[in-house]
Amino acid sequence: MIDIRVVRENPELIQAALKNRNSNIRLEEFIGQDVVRRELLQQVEQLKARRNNVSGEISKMKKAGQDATEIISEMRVVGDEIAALDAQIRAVESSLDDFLLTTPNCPHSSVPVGTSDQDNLEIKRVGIIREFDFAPKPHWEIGEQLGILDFERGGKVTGARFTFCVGLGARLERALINFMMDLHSREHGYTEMFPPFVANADSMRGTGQLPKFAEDMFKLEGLDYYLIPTAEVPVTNFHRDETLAVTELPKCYCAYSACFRSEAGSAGRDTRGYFRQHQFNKVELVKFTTPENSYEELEKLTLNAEAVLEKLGLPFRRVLLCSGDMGFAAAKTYDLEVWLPSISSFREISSCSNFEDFQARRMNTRFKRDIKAKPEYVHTLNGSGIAIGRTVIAILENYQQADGSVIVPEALRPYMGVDVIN
RNA sequence: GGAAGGGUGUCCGAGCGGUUUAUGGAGCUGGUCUUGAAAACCAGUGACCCCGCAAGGGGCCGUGGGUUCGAAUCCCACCCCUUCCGCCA
Repeated sequence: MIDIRVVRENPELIQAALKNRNSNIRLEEFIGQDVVRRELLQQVEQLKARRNNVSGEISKMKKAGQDATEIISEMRVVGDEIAALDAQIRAVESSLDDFLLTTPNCPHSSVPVGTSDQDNLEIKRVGIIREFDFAPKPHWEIGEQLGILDFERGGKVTGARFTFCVGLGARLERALINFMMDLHSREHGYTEMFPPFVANADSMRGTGQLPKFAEDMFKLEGLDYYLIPTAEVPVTNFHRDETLAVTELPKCYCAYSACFRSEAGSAGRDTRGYFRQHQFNKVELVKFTTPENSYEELEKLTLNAEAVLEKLGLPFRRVLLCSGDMGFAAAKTYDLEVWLPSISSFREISSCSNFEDFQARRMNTRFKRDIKAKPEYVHTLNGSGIAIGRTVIAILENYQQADGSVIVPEALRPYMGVDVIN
């Protein structure tokens, strides 16, 4: 949620930022309603002050045995006026809320202005892209031939975009989860968490999935519960409606979860294979920091995600997303893209963002610099550390052999118990 | 799912329609006393949100509605916690 005060004081700044995000939201109406709200508030509060005073007098009169019927009937009228004004205020506030809850975050000044992924900025490349002396196969062929990915039965048992991992395929998922969780919790200093995979609407609103992106999620029938699209939701909302001490910041959490996305609107995209599923595994990194440290923490978090790819020997690049390609809640985002030999290009495998106080304001997550200080909003960050299913894809493709087998990356062998999948 | 009890300020805890602008403790801050500390005593201190340049005002007793001139207090719905029963990995 953007800051209503900033909108009030610097409307042209916000308007320009929104335009860079391809958002054509108009601020005039909003600003007009903001003025109306404050005018109504002053009126109603004056009446309430009067009611409070007179109520005291009524009480005294009754105690003194005097007749108060006249003054009470006078107050009945005031009460009606208050009720009417309160209703107007509620209406104005709900439309202001609608605006604030559906307005995206403002990009950080270091974010390049652009309209699509064409305008993203490559920051660096890491790793050596392997030369193949045979035509590398796409992961779905490798997976099916090895009997470790079963798309057909996934379709039978559930439906499109659901897949069975079998044998060493299942173990590979599990090994990657454990490998990444160990790396982040033991070496990178994150506190391990195992969150609920279902979250309520308040939480979804807190991190920004609601109200705008309801159609991207699976909702449980008859309940106010949603399957989480990422562990970001439960882990970030862990501190919803809390005031933290500055001494406990930064708070760094890592969590594995299954992730569920309806992928509405992506029909036809990546229908083949394991790349875009309705359910997938992911290890997520989440941080809560002070405003002055959040960008430094974003760099660290992104490096922590990169470490996974480096240790697995997977070539990748880091790109800085342009203003038009960023997610709704982010102020700045780095994507990590892993090399896929079958298509000779990089594909997204991690997304690391600083949300500044956008989520904190929605969630009411604050911190105090000392016991007497006024609470301030924290900054929140998160990043995939990293997506498990896409890592499986990258391993199958980058480590495939001419005979159809797949070498297990060395860092993963203790977790797999085998050197080769064949 | 059924039954009962309960959610009040940093904490404990009173209040069940009108000087409660939330009783009283504990805690915290300052002071008196003391070589120092403890104890005792005295004084101060109450989260947080909104409007306002300010003075000040409004709100806030789990959440949301309602009744009333007036609600922490009454009514309705919901959420959470505790105990018991049932079911269950």
